[in-house]
Amino acid sequence: MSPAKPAVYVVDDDPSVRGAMKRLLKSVGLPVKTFASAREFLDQATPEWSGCLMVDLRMPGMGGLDLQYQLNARQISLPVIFLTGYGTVPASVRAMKAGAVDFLEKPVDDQTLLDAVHKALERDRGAKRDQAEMQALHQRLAALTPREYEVLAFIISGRLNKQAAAALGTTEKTIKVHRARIMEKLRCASLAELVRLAEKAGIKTLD
Amino acid sequence: MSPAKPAVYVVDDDPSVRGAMKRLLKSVGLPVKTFASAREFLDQATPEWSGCLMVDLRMPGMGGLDLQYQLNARQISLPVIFLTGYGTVPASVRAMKAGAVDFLEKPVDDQTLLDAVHKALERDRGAKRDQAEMQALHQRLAALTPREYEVLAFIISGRLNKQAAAALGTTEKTIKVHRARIMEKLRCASLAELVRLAEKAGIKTLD
DNA sequence: ACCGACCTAGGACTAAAGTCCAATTTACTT
DNA sequence: AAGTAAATTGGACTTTAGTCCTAGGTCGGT
Repeated sequence: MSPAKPAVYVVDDDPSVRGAMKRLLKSVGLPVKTFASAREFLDQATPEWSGCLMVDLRMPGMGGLDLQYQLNARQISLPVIFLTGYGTVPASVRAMKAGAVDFLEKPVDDQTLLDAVHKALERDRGAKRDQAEMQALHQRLAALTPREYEVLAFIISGRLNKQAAAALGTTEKTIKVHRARIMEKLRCASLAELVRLAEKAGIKTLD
Repeated sequence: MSPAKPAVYVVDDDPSVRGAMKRLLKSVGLPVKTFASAREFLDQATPEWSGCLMVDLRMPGMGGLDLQYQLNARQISLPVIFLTGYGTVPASVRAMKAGAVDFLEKPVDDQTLLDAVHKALERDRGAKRDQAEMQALHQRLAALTPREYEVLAFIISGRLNKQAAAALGTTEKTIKVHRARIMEKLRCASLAELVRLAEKAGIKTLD
């Protein structure tokens, strides 16, 4: 369940680059894993991996931009840092538009690279935290019965119990029961909390 | 009060580029204003301007990136499209990191440029809409007295009137009065609405 | 000194929501 | 067929919140 320990995943077809990267990153205490191709990385990566990705733009077979695209398609959300010897403006623009953390040209200054890595790791921590929060939230919401979910929509829309009852063709008494169960299942101590929880989960209000 | 009509602001030191841009943009019905330098643009621009900015990266005096920086400092939030004849990867990365919509190299394809402009205008519409919403919201909040603002914090934290009363050293009765005034001033028909409004305004809950 | 805001507060209710209790009807699973 | 989760409802209250109306005290500005 808990994501793997954060690491820097280096994807480069040049063995000497992989070696140099590994040495540099390890020297500052960062776990590193290297891959000789995008294919090799994709075959092993899972959505549980955390950390960041450092990838060469131009490689035989699948290039860095294609890899970035494939990651999105597979729900693998690792911040990407591009590294390249022959970068072009259009390529860097495409990469940045696609959400890359940085786009560096070889030879790259050690400090510049480490700064980018730390920024990427920080971004991933934030993303993973948000992700975990959302998952916990939806897990709680999954405990609601269909009817309770309907009632929830009325509550967070500011409707009175009697209004919800009329709209759902039942009585105020029943709504109160559902309401109490909702508060209990979602562990909300107040309506204010409930509204914020629903807001975070993106539950739509009525009308 | 209402922002000026959206236009495309072209900043380029080359008169022929300004002319060409003006012709192209006008041909698709877009209002255009041209400037020969970043300085000239900054001297005239106000936060009310809406639309987008198309700026040459390299110009005598202040360059495009500096202009982008100055805009932020002056609360002028126009989406920026960079145009350049001699773009470098680091420059494009810096521009994109700073939030540029696109970074295009001359000679640029008409359609590519128009696509970027439309995207920028769309982004600006969204930003201006959000901005207006936030302003209206803070305007309403400004109607609250200091005491009402304190009470509001308790309400959106899910506290009972009696709890707020105890904490503020007053009576439940008084809290009810404040509460009613808050709902009226903020034009909220329900607690759910109030919580969402406060959330949007970024009002902190207690503890 | 007077005005207008702001904060205060009591009386007297009405209405809405929450809390115990217990109970019935379905729909679906084992 | 028995068991279970879900949805339903009633009774009997207690708590909270909201609604009128009225009204005292404080303060800063004219």
